[in-house]
Amino acid sequence: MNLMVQSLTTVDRAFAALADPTRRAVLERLGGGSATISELAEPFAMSLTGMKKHVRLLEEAELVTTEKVGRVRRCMLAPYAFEGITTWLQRLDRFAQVVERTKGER
Amino acid sequence: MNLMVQSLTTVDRAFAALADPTRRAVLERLGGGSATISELAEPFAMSLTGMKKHVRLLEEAELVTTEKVGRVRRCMLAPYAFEGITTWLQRLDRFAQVVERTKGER
DNA sequence: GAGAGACTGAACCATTAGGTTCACTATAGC
DNA sequence: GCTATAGTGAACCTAATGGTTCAGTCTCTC
Repeated sequence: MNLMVQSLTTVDRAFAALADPTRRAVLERLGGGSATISELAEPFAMSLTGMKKHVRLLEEAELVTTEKVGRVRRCMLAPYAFEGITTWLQRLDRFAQVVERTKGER
Repeated sequence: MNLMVQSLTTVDRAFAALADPTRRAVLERLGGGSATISELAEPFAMSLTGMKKHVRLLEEAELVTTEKVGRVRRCMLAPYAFEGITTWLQRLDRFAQVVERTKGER
C-alpha cells in the first residue's frame, strides 16, 4: 500500500529532517557558523558516514548548504532555511490562538 | 547504543509528531474546528485504530487536546500548541537571516 | 434490553530510519 | 612520492513507525 510516491515537497522534507534530535542539534551548531563533517560528527561520537547521511538529508530539505573545498566539506545554514515551515506553522498558529481566545466564551 | 532514554521534551515530541504528513493534515483539519476520530479517519480511508494512534501522538506532543463525550472522542487543536517549536525556529531563523545578510559581503 | 455505532487495546506485520563497518577515492603536507 | 586525513558509497543490521485486524467495551436509540 501507500504507493503515493508523489515527490515530497521541500516542506515535507524539512519537517521530516527536523524530527531527528541529532539533526536539530546540527542546525543549532551551524547557527554559530559553518562546520565540516568531522566537526559536526565529533560531539556525537558518530561515524563520519553517519553524519554525512544527516547532512545529506538536511541539504535535501534545503535547510543546509554545503560546498566541498579540497578534501573538506564545509556545511552552513541555508539562507531562508525555515521560511517554508514557518509559514505553515504561522497559519496553524493563528487557529490555535483562536481556540485559546474563545475558550472562556461558553 | 543510544541509551539516551532521557524523557523526551514536549518540543522533541512536537517535532516528531509534525514529521508525519497525515498528522500535519489532521492539524490542518482541526484548524477548521474540532472533529471526532471517525471524522478524522474518513478522508484518509484509514482504520479508526490507525487514526487513534496518530491522535494519541499529537496529544502527547501537546498539539491537540481531546475529550471523550459519550461514545465519541472530540479532538481539537491545543491552545498555544505551536509555542515551543515556534520559539525554537525563531532562534535559528535569526541565524539563517544573518547568513543571508552577510552573503554579499565577501 | 438488544443491536448498532464509536472507540479502544493487543498483537502482528512491512517498511523506513538511524546507525554501523569496510573498502575506496581524493587531497594535504612533508 | 608516501602517508595520513576527510570524506564517500555500498551493504548490512536493528529498532522504531505506520499501518492492519480482531476482539472487546461502552453508549446510544429504538
